[in-house]
Amino acid sequence: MAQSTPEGGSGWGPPGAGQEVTVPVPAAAGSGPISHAIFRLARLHRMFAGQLLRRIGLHPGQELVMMHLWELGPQRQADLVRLMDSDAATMTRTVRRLEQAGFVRRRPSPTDKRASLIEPTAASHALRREVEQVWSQLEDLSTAGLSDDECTAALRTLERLERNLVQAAADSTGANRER
Amino acid sequence: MAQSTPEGGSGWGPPGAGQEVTVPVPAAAGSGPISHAIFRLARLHRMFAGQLLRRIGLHPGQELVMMHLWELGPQRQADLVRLMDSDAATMTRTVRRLEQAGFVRRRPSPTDKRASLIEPTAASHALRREVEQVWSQLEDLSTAGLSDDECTAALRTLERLERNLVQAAADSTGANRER
DNA sequence: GGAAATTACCTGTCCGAACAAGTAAATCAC
DNA sequence: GTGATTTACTTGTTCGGACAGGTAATTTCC
Repeated sequence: MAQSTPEGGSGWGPPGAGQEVTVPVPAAAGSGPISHAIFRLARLHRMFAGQLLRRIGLHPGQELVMMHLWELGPQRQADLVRLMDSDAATMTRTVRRLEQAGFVRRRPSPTDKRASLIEPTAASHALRREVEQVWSQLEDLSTAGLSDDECTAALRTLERLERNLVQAAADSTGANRER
Repeated sequence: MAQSTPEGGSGWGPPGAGQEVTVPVPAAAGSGPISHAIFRLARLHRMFAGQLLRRIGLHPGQELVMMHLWELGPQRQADLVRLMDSDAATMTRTVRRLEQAGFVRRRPSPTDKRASLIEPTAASHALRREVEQVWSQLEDLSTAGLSDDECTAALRTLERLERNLVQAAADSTGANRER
Protein backbone atom coordinates (compact mmCIF):
# COMPACT_ATOMS: atom_id res chain seq x y z
CA MET A 1 0.00 0.00 0.00
CA ALA A 2 2.56 2.54 1.03
CA GLN A 3 0.54 5.61 0.41
CA SER A 4 2.92 8.26 -0.66
CA THR A 5 4.22 10.72 1.82
CA PRO A 6 2.34 13.91 2.35
CA GLU A 7 3.85 16.42 0.07
CA GLY A 8 3.37 19.17 -2.34
CA GLY A 9 0.02 19.31 -3.95
CA SER A 10 0.47 21.19 -7.13
CA GLY A 11 -2.18 23.78 -6.64
CA TRP A 12 -4.70 23.48 -9.36
CA GLY A 13 -5.83 26.91 -8.97
CA PRO A 14 -9.16 27.78 -7.41
CA PRO A 15 -9.37 31.12 -5.68
CA GLY A 16 -7.66 31.65 -2.39
CA ALA A 17 -7.50 28.24 -0.82
CA GLY A 18 -3.81 27.58 -1.26
CA GLN A 19 -3.63 24.75 1.19
CA GLU A 20 -1.42 21.72 0.97
CA VAL A 21 -2.82 18.54 -0.35
CA THR A 22 -1.75 15.30 1.17
CA VAL A 23 -1.63 13.35 -2.02
CA PRO A 24 0.33 13.26 -5.21
CA VAL A 25 -1.57 15.36 -7.68
CA PRO A 26 0.83 15.01 -10.54
CA ALA A 27 -0.69 17.67 -12.66
CA ALA A 28 -1.64 15.02 -15.15
CA ALA A 29 -4.77 14.72 -13.12
CA GLY A 30 -5.16 18.40 -12.54
CA SER A 31 -7.74 18.12 -15.26
CA GLY A 32 -10.48 16.76 -13.09
CA PRO A 33 -9.71 17.52 -9.50
CA ILE A 34 -13.01 16.30 -8.13
CA SER A 35 -13.00 13.17 -10.24
CA HIS A 36 -9.48 12.42 -9.25
CA ALA A 37 -10.19 13.02 -5.61
CA ILE A 38 -13.13 10.64 -5.79
CA PHE A 39 -10.91 8.08 -7.46
CA ARG A 40 -8.19 8.30 -4.84
CA LEU A 41 -10.53 8.42 -1.91
CA ALA A 42 -12.39 5.41 -3.19
CA ARG A 43 -9.21 3.46 -3.69
CA LEU A 44 -7.95 4.20 -0.24
CA HIS A 45 -11.29 3.52 1.34
CA ARG A 46 -11.66 0.22 -0.40
CA MET A 47 -8.13 -0.78 0.45
CA PHE A 48 -8.78 -0.01 4.07
CA ALA A 49 -12.02 -1.88 4.14
CA GLY A 50 -10.32 -4.83 2.53
CA GLN A 51 -7.58 -4.76 5.08
CA LEU A 52 -10.02 -4.75 7.98
CA LEU A 53 -12.33 -7.34 6.47
CA ARG A 54 -9.49 -9.63 5.63
CA ARG A 55 -8.93 -10.30 9.31
CA ILE A 56 -12.39 -11.73 9.63
CA GLY A 57 -12.22 -13.73 6.43
CA LEU A 58 -14.34 -11.59 4.16
CA HIS A 59 -13.68 -9.64 1.02
CA PRO A 60 -15.05 -6.21 0.26
CA GLY A 61 -18.61 -6.53 -0.91
CA GLN A 62 -19.27 -9.81 0.85
CA GLU A 63 -19.86 -8.04 4.12
CA LEU A 64 -22.61 -6.02 2.51
CA VAL A 65 -24.41 -9.18 1.48
CA MET A 66 -24.10 -10.57 4.96
CA MET A 67 -25.37 -7.38 6.56
CA HIS A 68 -28.45 -7.44 4.40
CA LEU A 69 -29.09 -11.06 5.17
CA TRP A 70 -28.64 -10.57 8.90
CA GLU A 71 -30.96 -7.65 8.90
CA LEU A 72 -33.65 -8.77 6.51
CA GLY A 73 -33.45 -12.54 6.71
CA PRO A 74 -33.40 -14.90 3.72
CA GLN A 75 -33.39 -13.14 0.40
CA ARG A 76 -33.37 -14.14 -3.19
CA GLN A 77 -30.31 -13.22 -5.20
CA ALA A 78 -32.33 -10.79 -7.22
CA ASP A 79 -33.30 -9.04 -3.98
CA LEU A 80 -29.68 -8.79 -2.94
CA VAL A 81 -28.79 -7.42 -6.32
CA ARG A 82 -31.44 -4.76 -5.94
CA LEU A 83 -30.45 -3.96 -2.37
CA MET A 84 -26.83 -3.50 -3.25
CA ASP A 85 -27.44 -2.10 -6.69
CA SER A 86 -25.03 -4.73 -7.85
CA ASP A 87 -24.80 -7.11 -10.76
CA ALA A 88 -26.56 -10.44 -11.06
CA ALA A 89 -23.47 -12.20 -12.32
CA THR A 90 -21.34 -10.80 -9.54
CA MET A 91 -23.96 -11.83 -7.02
CA THR A 92 -23.97 -15.39 -8.30
CA ARG A 93 -20.27 -15.73 -7.66
CA THR A 94 -20.28 -13.80 -4.40
CA VAL A 95 -23.03 -15.98 -3.00
CA ARG A 96 -21.24 -19.09 -4.13
CA ARG A 97 -18.06 -18.02 -2.39
CA LEU A 98 -19.94 -17.14 0.76
CA GLU A 99 -21.58 -20.54 0.55
CA GLN A 100 -18.23 -22.27 0.19
CA ALA A 101 -16.96 -20.27 3.12
CA GLY A 102 -19.87 -21.53 5.17
CA PHE A 103 -21.48 -18.19 5.86
CA VAL A 104 -24.52 -18.74 3.72
CA ARG A 105 -26.85 -21.50 2.67
CA ARG A 106 -29.09 -21.87 -0.37
CA ARG A 107 -32.61 -23.17 -0.20
CA PRO A 108 -34.87 -23.54 -3.22
CA SER A 109 -37.69 -21.08 -3.17
CA PRO A 110 -41.00 -22.81 -2.44
CA THR A 111 -42.90 -20.53 -4.77
CA ASP A 112 -40.50 -19.98 -7.63
CA LYS A 113 -38.49 -22.77 -9.14
CA ARG A 114 -36.11 -20.33 -10.76
CA ALA A 115 -35.08 -18.67 -7.52
CA SER A 116 -33.31 -19.84 -4.43
CA LEU A 117 -33.36 -18.25 -1.04
CA ILE A 118 -30.07 -17.25 0.49
CA GLU A 119 -29.92 -17.36 4.25
CA PRO A 120 -27.14 -16.75 6.73
CA THR A 121 -25.86 -19.79 8.57
CA ALA A 122 -25.66 -20.03 12.32
CA ALA A 123 -21.90 -19.86 12.04
CA SER A 124 -22.16 -16.56 10.27
CA HIS A 125 -23.81 -14.84 13.20
CA ALA A 126 -20.55 -14.90 15.05
CA LEU A 127 -19.26 -12.60 12.36
CA ARG A 128 -21.96 -10.03 12.71
CA ARG A 129 -20.50 -8.10 15.59
CA GLU A 130 -17.11 -8.12 13.95
CA VAL A 131 -18.45 -6.84 10.69
CA GLU A 132 -20.30 -4.07 12.46
CA GLN A 133 -17.14 -3.26 14.32
CA VAL A 134 -15.21 -3.02 11.08
CA TRP A 135 -17.75 -0.65 9.59
CA SER A 136 -17.78 1.42 12.71
CA GLN A 137 -14.02 1.55 12.72
CA LEU A 138 -13.89 2.49 9.08
CA GLU A 139 -16.40 5.25 9.68
CA ASP A 140 -14.45 6.56 12.64
CA LEU A 141 -11.20 6.58 10.71
CA SER A 142 -12.78 8.36 7.79
CA THR A 143 -14.42 11.00 9.90
CA ALA A 144 -11.64 11.45 12.41
CA GLY A 145 -11.52 14.96 13.72
CA LEU A 146 -14.76 15.98 12.08
CA SER A 147 -17.53 17.51 14.10
CA ASP A 148 -21.06 16.25 13.75
CA ASP A 149 -21.89 19.19 11.56
CA GLU A 150 -18.89 18.55 9.37
CA CYS A 151 -19.89 14.91 9.06
CA THR A 152 -23.34 15.90 7.99
CA ALA A 153 -21.92 18.36 5.51
CA ALA A 154 -19.53 15.76 4.16
CA LEU A 155 -22.34 13.27 3.78
CA ARG A 156 -24.40 15.84 1.96
CA THR A 157 -21.52 16.60 -0.34
CA LEU A 158 -21.02 12.94 -1.18
CA GLU A 159 -24.71 12.49 -1.76
CA ARG A 160 -24.83 15.53 -3.93
CA LEU A 161 -22.08 14.21 -6.15
CA GLU A 162 -23.75 10.86 -6.26
CA ARG A 163 -27.07 12.41 -7.16
CA ASN A 164 -25.43 14.25 -10.01
CA LEU A 165 -24.06 11.03 -11.43
CA VAL A 166 -27.32 9.17 -10.91
CA GLN A 167 -29.05 11.94 -12.76
CA ALA A 168 -26.54 11.88 -15.56
CA ALA A 169 -26.89 8.13 -15.86
CA ALA A 170 -30.65 8.41 -15.93
CA ASP A 171 -30.41 11.05 -18.60
CA SER A 172 -28.08 9.10 -20.80
CA THR A 173 -30.04 5.85 -20.61
CA GLY A 174 -33.29 7.67 -20.86
CA ALA A 175 -32.13 9.46 -23.95
CA ASN A 176 -31.47 6.21 -25.76
CA ARG A 177 -34.67 4.44 -25.02
CA GLU A 178 -37.66 5.57 -23.10
CA ARG A 179 -38.12 3.37 -20.10
CA MET B 1 -20.15 7.65 16.91
CA ALA B 2 -20.63 9.88 13.97
CA GLN B 3 -23.96 8.24 13.85
CA SER B 4 -25.86 11.18 12.57
CA THR B 5 -27.93 9.24 10.08
CA PRO B 6 -29.90 12.17 8.82
CA GLU B 7 -33.33 10.79 8.10
CA GLY B 8 -32.11 7.82 6.20
CA GLY B 9 -30.72 9.89 3.44
CA SER B 10 -33.93 9.77 1.53
CA GLY B 11 -36.16 12.57 0.58
CA TRP B 12 -34.64 14.00 -2.50
CA GLY B 13 -37.04 12.55 -4.93
CA PRO B 14 -36.78 14.41 -8.17
CA PRO B 15 -40.07 16.13 -8.60
CA GLY B 16 -42.40 14.40 -10.90
CA ALA B 17 -40.04 11.60 -11.73
CA GLY B 18 -42.34 8.65 -11.51
CA GLN B 19 -39.51 6.31 -10.64
CA GLU B 20 -37.27 5.60 -7.73
CA VAL B 21 -34.15 6.07 -9.74
CA THR B 22 -32.27 7.16 -6.69
CA VAL B 23 -30.20 5.06 -4.45
CA PRO B 24 -31.15 2.32 -2.06
CA VAL B 25 -30.07 3.10 1.47
CA PRO B 26 -31.38 -0.04 3.01
CA ALA B 27 -30.79 0.70 6.64
CA ALA B 28 -28.35 -2.15 6.79
CA ALA B 29 -25.86 0.40 5.66
CA GLY B 30 -27.11 3.05 8.02
CA SER B 31 -24.21 1.92 10.16
CA GLY B 32 -21.58 3.85 8.29
CA PRO B 33 -23.28 6.56 6.31
CA ILE B 34 -20.10 8.22 5.14
CA SER B 35 -18.41 4.97 4.29
CA HIS B 36 -21.42 3.82 2.42
CA ALA B 37 -21.74 7.07 0.57
CA ILE B 38 -18.10 6.84 -0.46
CA PHE B 39 -18.69 3.31 -1.63
CA ARG B 40 -21.71 4.18 -3.73
CA LEU B 41 -20.25 7.33 -5.15
CA ALA B 42 -17.09 5.50 -6.11
CA ARG B 43 -19.01 2.74 -7.79
CA LEU B 44 -21.10 5.13 -9.80
CA HIS B 45 -18.14 7.27 -10.68
CA ARG B 46 -16.11 4.33 -11.84
CA MET B 47 -18.97 2.93 -13.81
CA PHE B 48 -19.43 6.23 -15.53
CA ALA B 49 -15.75 6.60 -16.29
CA GLY B 50 -15.73 3.09 -17.69
CA GLN B 51 -18.68 3.85 -19.87
CA LEU B 52 -17.05 6.94 -21.29
CA LEU B 53 -13.64 5.38 -21.70
CA ARG B 54 -15.06 2.34 -23.35
CA ARG B 55 -15.96 4.38 -26.39
CA ILE B 56 -12.34 5.25 -26.94
CA GLY B 57 -11.06 1.77 -26.29
CA LEU B 58 -9.65 2.18 -22.81
CA HIS B 59 -10.46 0.71 -19.46
CA PRO B 60 -10.54 2.63 -16.19
CA GLY B 61 -7.00 3.04 -14.97
CA GLN B 62 -5.39 2.77 -18.35
CA GLU B 63 -6.19 6.37 -19.13
CA LEU B 64 -4.26 7.42 -16.03
CA VAL B 65 -1.17 5.65 -17.27
CA MET B 66 -1.50 7.28 -20.65
CA MET B 67 -1.99 10.71 -19.15
CA HIS B 68 1.18 10.35 -17.13
CA LEU B 69 3.10 9.17 -20.15
CA TRP B 70 1.83 11.97 -22.34
CA GLU B 71 2.69 14.52 -19.75
CA LEU B 72 5.99 13.24 -18.44
CA GLY B 73 7.32 11.23 -21.34
CA PRO B 74 8.80 7.73 -21.11
CA GLN B 75 8.70 6.26 -17.65
CA ARG B 76 9.75 3.06 -16.05
CA GLN B 77 7.01 0.85 -14.69
CA ALA B 78 8.20 1.52 -11.20
CA ASP B 79 7.77 5.22 -11.84
CA LEU B 80 4.24 4.70 -13.04
CA VAL B 81 3.50 2.61 -10.00
CA ARG B 82 4.75 5.40 -7.80
CA LEU B 83 2.88 8.07 -9.74
CA MET B 84 -0.41 6.25 -9.52
CA ASP B 85 0.25 4.70 -6.15
CA SER B 86 -0.66 1.47 -7.80
CA ASP B 87 0.62 -2.07 -7.65
CA ALA B 88 3.61 -3.42 -9.56
CA ALA B 89 1.79 -6.55 -10.63
CA THR B 90 -1.19 -4.58 -11.83
CA MET B 91 1.10 -2.24 -13.72
CA THR B 92 2.77 -5.14 -15.47
CA ARG B 93 -0.52 -6.31 -16.89
CA THR B 94 -1.88 -2.86 -17.61
CA VAL B 95 1.22 -1.94 -19.57
CA ARG B 96 1.09 -5.19 -21.45
CA ARG B 97 -2.52 -4.59 -22.44
CA LEU B 98 -1.74 -1.06 -23.49
CA GLU B 99 1.15 -2.44 -25.49
CA GLN B 100 -1.08 -5.00 -27.17
CA ALA B 101 -3.57 -2.27 -27.91
CA GLY B 102 -0.80 -0.31 -29.59
CA PHE B 103 -0.88 2.70 -27.30
CA VAL B 104 2.45 2.06 -25.69
CA ARG B 105 5.86 0.73 -26.54
CA ARG B 106 8.59 -0.79 -24.38
CA ARG B 107 12.22 0.07 -24.75
CA PRO B 108 14.99 -1.42 -22.61
CA SER B 109 16.45 1.08 -20.23
CA PRO B 110 19.98 2.04 -21.30
CA THR B 111 21.16 2.32 -17.71
CA ASP B 112 19.33 -0.47 -15.94
CA LYS B 113 19.01 -3.91 -17.45
CA ARG B 114 16.17 -4.76 -15.12
CA ALA B 115 13.98 -1.90 -16.19
CA SER B 116 12.29 -0.96 -19.41
CA LEU B 117 11.04 2.41 -20.46
CA ILE B 118 7.39 2.74 -21.37
CA GLU B 119 6.61 5.36 -23.95
CA PRO B 120 3.43 6.40 -25.70
CA THR B 121 3.20 5.54 -29.36
CA ALA B 122 2.44 8.06 -32.04
CA ALA B 123 -0.94 6.43 -32.49
CA SER B 124 -1.74 7.07 -28.88
CA HIS B 125 -1.53 10.80 -29.24
CA ALA B 126 -4.73 10.79 -31.18
CA LEU B 127 -6.34 9.58 -27.99
CA ARG B 128 -5.07 12.35 -25.83
CA ARG B 129 -7.71 14.90 -26.62
CA GLU B 130 -10.43 12.30 -26.25
CA VAL B 131 -9.16 11.22 -22.90
CA GLU B 132 -9.01 14.78 -21.70
CA GLN B 133 -12.50 15.28 -23.02
CA VAL B 134 -13.72 12.27 -21.09
CA TRP B 135 -12.19 13.57 -17.89
CA SER B 136 -13.63 16.98 -18.48
CA GLN B 137 -17.01 15.51 -19.15
CA LEU B 138 -16.86 13.36 -16.06
CA GLU B 139 -15.94 16.37 -14.01
CA ASP B 140 -18.77 18.38 -15.44
CA LEU B 141 -21.29 15.66 -14.77
CA SER B 142 -20.08 15.22 -11.22
CA THR B 143 -20.14 18.88 -10.39
CA ALA B 144 -23.26 19.76 -12.32
CA GLY B 145 -25.09 22.59 -10.68
CA LEU B 146 -22.34 23.35 -8.22
CA SER B 147 -20.91 26.81 -7.92
CA ASP B 148 -17.18 27.35 -7.88
CA ASP B 149 -17.26 27.74 -4.14
CA GLU B 150 -19.22 24.56 -3.75
CA CYS B 151 -16.75 22.73 -5.96
CA THR B 152 -13.90 23.95 -3.84
CA ALA B 153 -15.73 22.92 -0.71
CA ALA B 154 -16.49 19.52 -2.16
CA LEU B 155 -12.89 19.03 -3.14
CA ARG B 156 -11.77 19.99 0.31
CA THR B 157 -14.21 17.54 1.83
CA LEU B 158 -12.97 14.72 -0.33
CA GLU B 159 -9.39 15.59 0.44
CA ARG B 160 -10.13 15.77 4.11
CA LEU B 161 -11.60 12.29 4.11
CA GLU B 162 -8.68 11.05 2.09
CA ARG B 163 -6.21 12.66 4.42
CA ASN B 164 -7.86 10.94 7.34
CA LEU B 165 -7.46 7.57 5.71
CA VAL B 166 -3.91 8.29 4.65
CA GLN B 167 -3.17 9.23 8.21
CA ALA B 168 -4.82 6.10 9.53
CA ALA B 169 -2.87 3.97 7.09
CA ALA B 170 0.36 5.67 8.06
CA ASP B 171 -0.43 5.11 11.70
CA SER B 172 -1.23 1.46 11.32
CA THR B 173 1.80 0.68 9.19
CA GLY B 174 3.99 2.90 11.27
CA ALA B 175 2.88 1.14 14.42
CA ASN B 176 4.09 -2.17 13.11
CA ARG B 177 7.42 -1.10 11.84
CA GLU B 178 9.01 2.24 12.10
CA ARG B 179 9.85 3.55 8.65
C1' DG C 1 35.82 -8.47 -4.66
C1' DG C 2 31.85 -10.87 -2.73
C1' DA C 3 27.87 -11.94 0.24
C1' DA C 4 23.50 -9.75 1.55
C1' DA C 5 19.82 -6.81 0.90
C1' DT C 6 17.18 -4.05 -2.27
C1' DT C 7 14.95 -3.04 -6.57
C1' DA C 8 12.45 -4.00 -11.05
C1' DC C 9 9.68 -6.92 -13.09
C1' DC C 10 6.89 -11.16 -14.01
C1' DT C 11 3.55 -15.04 -12.98
C1' DG C 12 -0.11 -17.37 -10.55
C1' DT C 13 -4.11 -16.99 -7.87
C1' DC C 14 -8.25 -15.00 -6.03
C1' DC C 15 -11.62 -11.39 -5.69
C1' DG C 16 -15.19 -7.79 -7.25
C1' DA C 17 -17.06 -5.57 -11.29
C1' DA C 18 -18.97 -5.29 -15.79
C1' DC C 19 -20.60 -7.13 -20.33
C1' DA C 20 -22.39 -10.82 -23.31
C1' DA C 21 -24.85 -14.77 -23.92
C1' DG C 22 -27.41 -18.56 -22.57
C1' DT C 23 -31.05 -21.64 -19.88
C1' DA C 24 -35.07 -22.34 -17.41
C1' DA C 25 -39.13 -20.83 -15.27
C1' DA C 26 -42.81 -17.57 -14.64
C1' DT C 27 -45.92 -14.11 -16.54
C1' DC C 28 -48.35 -11.68 -20.06
C1' DA C 29 -51.02 -11.25 -24.39
C1' DC C 30 -54.12 -13.06 -27.44
C1' DG D 1 -53.73 -22.91 -24.50
C1' DT D 2 -50.06 -21.13 -27.22
C1' DG D 3 -46.56 -17.88 -28.17
C1' DA D 4 -43.93 -13.74 -26.71
C1' DT D 5 -41.87 -11.38 -23.10
C1' DT D 6 -39.93 -10.89 -18.64
C1' DT D 7 -37.50 -12.61 -14.73
C1' DA D 8 -33.94 -15.42 -12.05
C1' DC D 9 -29.90 -17.26 -12.40
C1' DT D 10 -25.54 -19.20 -14.50
C1' DT D 11 -21.26 -19.21 -17.22
C1' DG D 12 -17.55 -17.18 -19.96
C1' DT D 13 -14.53 -13.46 -20.66
C1' DT D 14 -11.91 -9.35 -19.55
C1' DC D 15 -10.43 -5.89 -16.57
C1' DG D 16 -8.30 -3.59 -12.18
C1' DG D 17 -6.68 -4.71 -7.74
C1' DA D 18 -4.29 -7.22 -4.15
C1' DC D 19 -1.26 -10.94 -2.29
C1' DA D 20 2.36 -14.55 -2.61
C1' DG D 21 6.20 -16.13 -4.76
C1' DG D 22 10.06 -16.11 -8.06
C1' DT D 23 14.03 -14.30 -11.11
C1' DA D 24 17.43 -11.23 -12.48
C1' DA D 25 19.93 -7.04 -12.04
C1' DT D 26 21.57 -3.51 -8.94
C1' DT D 27 23.18 -1.49 -4.78
C1' DT D 28 25.09 -1.75 -0.10
C1' DC D 29 28.26 -3.06 3.16
C1' DC D 30 32.15 -5.48 4.87
